Amino acid sequence: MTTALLEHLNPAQRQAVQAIDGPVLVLAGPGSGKTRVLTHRVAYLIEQVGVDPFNILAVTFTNKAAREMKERLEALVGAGRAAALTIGTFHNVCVRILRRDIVHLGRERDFAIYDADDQQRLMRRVLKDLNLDEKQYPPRAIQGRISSAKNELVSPQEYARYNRASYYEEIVFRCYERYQALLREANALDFDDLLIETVRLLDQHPPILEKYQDRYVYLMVDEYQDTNRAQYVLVKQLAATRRNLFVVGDNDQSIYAWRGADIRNILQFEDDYPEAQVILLEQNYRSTQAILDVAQAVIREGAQQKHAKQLWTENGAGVEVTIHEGYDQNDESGWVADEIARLVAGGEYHLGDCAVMYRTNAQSRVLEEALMLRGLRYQIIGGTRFYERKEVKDVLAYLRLVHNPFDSISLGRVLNVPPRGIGTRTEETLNRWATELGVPVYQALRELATEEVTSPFNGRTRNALLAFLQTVDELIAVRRQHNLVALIDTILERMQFREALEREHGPEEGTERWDNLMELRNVAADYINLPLEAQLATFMEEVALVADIDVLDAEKDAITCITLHQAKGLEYPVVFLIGLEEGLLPHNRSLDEKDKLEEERRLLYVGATRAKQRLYLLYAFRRTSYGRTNTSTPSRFLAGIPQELLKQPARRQTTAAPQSSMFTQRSGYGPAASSSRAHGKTARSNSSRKRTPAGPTEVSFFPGQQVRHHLFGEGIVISSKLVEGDEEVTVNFPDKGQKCLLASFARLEPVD
DNA sequence: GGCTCGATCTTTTTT
DNA sequence: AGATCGAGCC
Repeated sequence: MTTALLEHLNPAQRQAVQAIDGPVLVLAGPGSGKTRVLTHRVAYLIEQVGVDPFNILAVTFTNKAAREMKERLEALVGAGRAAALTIGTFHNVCVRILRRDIVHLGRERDFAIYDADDQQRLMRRVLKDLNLDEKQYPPRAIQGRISSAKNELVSPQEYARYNRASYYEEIVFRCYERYQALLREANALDFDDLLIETVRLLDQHPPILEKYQDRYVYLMVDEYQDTNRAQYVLVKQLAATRRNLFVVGDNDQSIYAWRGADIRNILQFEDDYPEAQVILLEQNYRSTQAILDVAQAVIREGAQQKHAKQLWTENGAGVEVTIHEGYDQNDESGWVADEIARLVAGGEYHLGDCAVMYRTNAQSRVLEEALMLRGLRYQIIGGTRFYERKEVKDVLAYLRLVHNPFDSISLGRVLNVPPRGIGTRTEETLNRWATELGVPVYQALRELATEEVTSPFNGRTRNALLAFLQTVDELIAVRRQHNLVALIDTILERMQFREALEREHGPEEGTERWDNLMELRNVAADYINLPLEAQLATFMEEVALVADIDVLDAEKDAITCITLHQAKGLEYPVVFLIGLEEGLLPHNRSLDEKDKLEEERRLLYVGATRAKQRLYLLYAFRRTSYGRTNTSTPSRFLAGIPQELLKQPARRQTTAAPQSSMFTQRSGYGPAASSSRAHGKTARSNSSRKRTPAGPTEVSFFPGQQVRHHLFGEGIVISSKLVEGDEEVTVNFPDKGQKCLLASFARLEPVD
């Protein structure tokens, strides 16, 4: 077993797996088997060194990574021993510690976790309390400042001490203080609090710190380059006595500085732990040489950094990386869709082998249209995530309120959902009144019910509020006796959610939103076997900490559409990177700072290194954003790639194609007019794409024919022609206008 | 208190 | 271009 553990590892990986004592820094290039090293090291610790899995802690950044690691370890050491390991995200691990020991900070253990949306609402409330104008002090901006301060472990008091410079900062300080006070009053922690409260707990209570130091004898941290100050300190605290700290990371893949990640944490690891072993993993098992060459060209063009790795592979040269200019974003996405269709038609790839990556979520929309038009299955990761849909959050807010009625933010959220005649005016008055009384809103409602206080409400409003209070109390009673699903059903029924959704959004969208609630109900059903008291809390905790990427379905045979950030850690046989233009990648907001610019470069590097066999780089000649159309310039990062590494495909004829002069007048990549590197040499010279047309040999649709499309309805065929093993049908739909469809994907049906 | 219309802003990236 | 937000009206 032990030899088997080491058998399939290269010397560097083996060295890492066998580095047991003391601090170890593993710098792992993309595709170099770092997950393999992590899992095998854990297995090695258990099997060979005889470490109790109970004493091992492994921290990742996403639940998905944690889950995968756990699954692999179940296979390696058996489910029983794997279950004793602590594997989770930073936030996860912190929640576990806090649930156990937060009482030592004078707080209750059943705290709620506030997400970005809740934070926003809370900040609004803060501004109202402090009589500040949202226009002048945007809640998001203030909240951002506070979040950064928290990530740096700066308390409100310290913030005030170090930021006396401007009036604005004085305001931020006051908001910060109030914000924390309100969180506390609601018995809630926001995402940042989960980390910093844990640090504070361990800092202020040495016996507790000792307890965890004794337990977690072996520490491992994945994606170490993404740790922020708070996470760094937490790791340091836990590892202080044993110093068995094993971190894995890649400074070339650091893309989260904007979220507070500090690249110095990894670069200065050897300063923090002078006795550290440093191991470089440079052999890449994922990509072809062609792909690696392009990726390396992109990253090495940037400033040379410490521990520059030189990636190599035995995978062979592979297919050349393709670069393509679309006319506009529609043409760009259309080209991608067509190319995927061709690859799949060729039989070499499945839809599930393909991924399209982009800088901003907004880009997914056009892409989605192009894929839908051709009937290609896809899954979009991110954007509006399930747990952020309004109706879902509304029901979750009810659940949170039932769990903890003092959660004023959740209360405010559902006070008039569905509409029950309690408007913004009343809500404001209620909030102000509660603030005056110095109690949570729920408590204020209670006071209102006693009839012993003078309240600012007239009879009608008062009745509406009391009816709401009664509803909440009833739900709390239901929760004590019935399981989670029954509780949700009661909420939905009692509030007439379905009817309200249909009234507000119409029958079609209303049903769609209702289905989302049914999906939430399905998820909740997984929790009803837990003890009654634990169901709600466990459910909400897990719901609060899910990320988009956690729901990615790798098994599904569908094209994956995903942001570059979320794509980190994934791999696909075929990868398309779209929107490689100035202003998009690098993004406009990153242009003014060198560090930000370099982070954008790394983003492209991360994207490129996701590809195993085929990589496509795309940009558009013109692009519409904010409702404005502008010509765009290819990304400066493309300029560093030697032309001979890239292939320009022959232009495919599409009905929407504009005059070709638009393409030929372009003068090379990069922001300025660097005319030295024209498309010239490779452009148009590459028509050598060999295809074995498995498609139709004659057209099956005719002009004038009536057809039906599953999305566009009925239409009239304008023309049809054979194109590259497929039939391209142009159809005019009365509602949607003229569309050019591929017969093999569009599922067109003749109508007689 | 709720509705309609126009103005305004949006797009970084997320645990 | 589309969504959200606010002012003004019912």
